[in-house]
Amino acid sequence: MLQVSQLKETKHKVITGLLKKRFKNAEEIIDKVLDLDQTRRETQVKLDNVLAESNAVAREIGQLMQKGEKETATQRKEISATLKASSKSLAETLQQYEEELTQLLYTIPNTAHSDVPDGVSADDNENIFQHGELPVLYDGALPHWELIKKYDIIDFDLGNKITGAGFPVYKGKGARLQRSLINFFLDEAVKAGYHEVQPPILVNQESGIATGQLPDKEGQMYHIPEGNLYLIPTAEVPITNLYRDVILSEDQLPIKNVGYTPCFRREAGSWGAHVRGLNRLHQFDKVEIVQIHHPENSYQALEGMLEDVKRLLEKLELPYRVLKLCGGDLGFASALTYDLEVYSAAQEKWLEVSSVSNFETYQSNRLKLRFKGDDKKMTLLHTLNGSALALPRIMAALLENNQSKDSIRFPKVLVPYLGFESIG
RNA sequence: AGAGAGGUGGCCGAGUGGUUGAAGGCGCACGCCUGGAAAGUGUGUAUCCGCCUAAAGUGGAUCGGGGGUUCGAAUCCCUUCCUCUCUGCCA
Repeated sequence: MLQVSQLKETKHKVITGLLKKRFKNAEEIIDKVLDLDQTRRETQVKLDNVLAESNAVAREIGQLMQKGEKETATQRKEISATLKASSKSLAETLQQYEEELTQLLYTIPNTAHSDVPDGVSADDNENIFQHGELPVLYDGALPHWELIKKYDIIDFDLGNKITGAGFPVYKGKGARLQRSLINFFLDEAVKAGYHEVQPPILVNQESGIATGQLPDKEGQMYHIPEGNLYLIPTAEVPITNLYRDVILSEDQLPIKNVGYTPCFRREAGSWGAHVRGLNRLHQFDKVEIVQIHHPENSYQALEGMLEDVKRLLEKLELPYRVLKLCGGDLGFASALTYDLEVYSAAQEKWLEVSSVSNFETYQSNRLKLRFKGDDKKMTLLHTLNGSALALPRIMAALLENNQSKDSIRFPKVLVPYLGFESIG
């Protein structure tokens, strides 16, 4: 969430950024926050004064008791009782203000960076880069959901039987392809200087709150009542939460982590004809990169992450484009996001396979992720993350783009991982 | 899952109701000592919310989390989470 100090000191900049994000009533809500904060502080001062007096009396009583002046002590106790009643009520009021303030701050998204293009929807995203020729397929080329049946490599019916819709079973060379992609992505990330981690795929509520999935997006996660845990929608959640309540020293920066996990998304209400096959699943695999940076370096790092992801797509020989998301399409917690889309030739569609974002201090404020600089001051760090990459749509594009009438060939880089060059 | 023990500062570790935000040690920073270093020695060394602000200073909170008893709680009670040991179970 945003910091109150941020709202106070750079109010107009924040409002501009929020309006770009199509956040309504930005000024009104910020004023409300500032009012509430003012009231909160005044209450805090009153409470502190009462507590200070109360502490003084208690100390005095202690001394009197030791001297054996019990009667005076008893008199003092009466004062103390009054102070206590007063402090109790003030403490309750203060807590109410604090909760109200937090709730209000939860409703405010991150502000858009000044480079974010203006716009309302996905149609307004700025296409900033495109690479690779769009493949021309032979007549009668199949979409991936037909190819997987034809070669019997992914089975939706079986997944449907044992679990439900959106939980495919990968079989034979399909399973091997999945495993190969995971290993390829991890190896590439490690080569690029990332530190590999394998986090849990169930997280507690605190973690969900810290990275911003809770409370806003509760409905998108699977929840397990035993232990009150959530299945992660992305490895971003556990990997970023590794740094919850952490104070780093400057020489530990930057942090660059990579991890593979399955991801689980309920995707309530988003099912229909346009999400056939691998386009949208309840469970899918993803390799995620997470970086933590000094505020001054985070945008340079974002560009670096974008290059890391582009390199993967180029090695996979997939045509892709890079979009800079417009304000209206930007995620809740993000200040600037690049989406990478691959071209899926049989569907004749661009499919989002990665989203690379800078969250600035929006997450670190909830995480309490800070560093102590040379000036000994605590400063919030910037968190960034990106998919590198999400598997199902990559698979869809690989299958569709590389098909011929009786086989599917795979890019060179994958062959050592696959142990074969083609299917069929 | 059952029984027991325990959760104190960056770390170790004292502390069972009254200037204890917390002894002592280690570590770390700076200074002294030294030709230089080690040893020795001195000083400092948490976070959050406030007040005042140029700085200094200062009030409050925090001994896993939450609640309670009390004039006063790290210390007593309740509750919850976590860790360890034994038993059980299992990959």
